[in-house]
Amino acid sequence: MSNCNSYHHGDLRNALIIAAVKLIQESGSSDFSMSEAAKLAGVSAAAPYRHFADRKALLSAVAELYFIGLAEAVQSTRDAYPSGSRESVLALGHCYVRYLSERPAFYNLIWNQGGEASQGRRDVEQRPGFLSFVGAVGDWCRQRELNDCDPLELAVKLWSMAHGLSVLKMNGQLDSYIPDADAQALLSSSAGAFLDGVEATR
Amino acid sequence: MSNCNSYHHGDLRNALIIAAVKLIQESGSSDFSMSEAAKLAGVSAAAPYRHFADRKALLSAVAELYFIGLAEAVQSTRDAYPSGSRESVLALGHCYVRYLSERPAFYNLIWNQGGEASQGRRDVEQRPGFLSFVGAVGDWCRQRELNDCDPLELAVKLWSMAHGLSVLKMNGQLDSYIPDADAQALLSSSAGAFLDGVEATR
DNA sequence: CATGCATGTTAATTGCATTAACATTCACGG
DNA sequence: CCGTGAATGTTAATGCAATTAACATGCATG
Repeated sequence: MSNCNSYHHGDLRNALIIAAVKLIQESGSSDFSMSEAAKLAGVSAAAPYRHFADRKALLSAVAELYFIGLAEAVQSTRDAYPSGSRESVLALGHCYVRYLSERPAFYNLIWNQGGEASQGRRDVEQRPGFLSFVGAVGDWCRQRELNDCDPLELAVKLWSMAHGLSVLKMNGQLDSYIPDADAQALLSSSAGAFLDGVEATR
Repeated sequence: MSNCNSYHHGDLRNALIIAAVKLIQESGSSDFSMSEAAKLAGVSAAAPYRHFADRKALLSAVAELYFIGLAEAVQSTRDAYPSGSRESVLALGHCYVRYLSERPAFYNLIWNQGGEASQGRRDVEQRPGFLSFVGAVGDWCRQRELNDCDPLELAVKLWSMAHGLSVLKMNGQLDSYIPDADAQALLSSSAGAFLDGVEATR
């Protein structure tokens, strides 16, 4: 199949995705050009359009990859902590913050897909990770017999905290108020207090 | 001065900012072109460059405007609630969420300025609003004699919650897990539990 | 071997951003 | 009142990146 030196590339679609990821990692943002990606993959500027309807489609594909990576990171973090423990929940938050901070452009990617048809697809990609998180939160609730609290809602709230901190940190906004702010530490105490509050409402 | 029908515009700089805001409000995103803004302001495509170094500079100017509006909204919200009350703190969060939700492109604007020299300027614009919020949080702490907690840190955490919820809501991500999610309600219970937790640590 | 589909290529086309070179006013000093 | 320079507009490049059109190649299959 993958004839390395021929007219046809063999696996251009994936090569383009990989090129895109590389460009994104290097520049820290998702503003590479289609042409750059094509060049990096060793093809002409028009070739990508045989595999992606437009630039956005390529970005979507990259985003999918990131979502999958996130799901894996979440899963392995979940496996590493005792089910239902507070540590487990907090570690998942940290995992999320770390994942985003290491991929500053990931958030951009998601955002820029916001108002489109990718909506449906995104759900599918992201669910594995998020559902796993909901599961972990559910375990936490169950272990404390908090029967009247909805794990999904709790998970969304915790996710929002982690997300907000990540984004503001990546932006530099956090640091402009708390120099050298430690997003992870903030998340620990933030989510910690939140969980305390939830438990107290028992 | 503002000769309406002459070669010179009179106040192009502001006209461009207003045009940009209009375009942003209409499209819901900050991806208008310099040419569009110029056309809307009734000048040639090159004219804007007499007032803004480049597209980014215009976006910065718009962002400044939004930051000022936010500061005003925060201030008037703060004035409307009893100082130090929990309602006051929550209302400020709601105010933030509402402000962002009504300006979906605002967040983009901020984000896209992230890695630049605008850093310093941004602080100045945003501080009035945020510092006011810190003040409100400080009042809340004081009223409860929580002397060992840092209002600034608390404020950052609450801000992150509001920000995270806003962003995920605007993205449609919240709704993909909780159909028709009510960001304001989520913030109330989220921040509420958090404050409970903080108080409990007394 | 003939042929069609998938996949590449090169050569437009188009839409901006941005700059250069030129034009028009305005404000001000003489 | 006139000359002049600074500020601000204009039109005409330039250059880049997205996307499409028209053409080329090769693989796979009958």
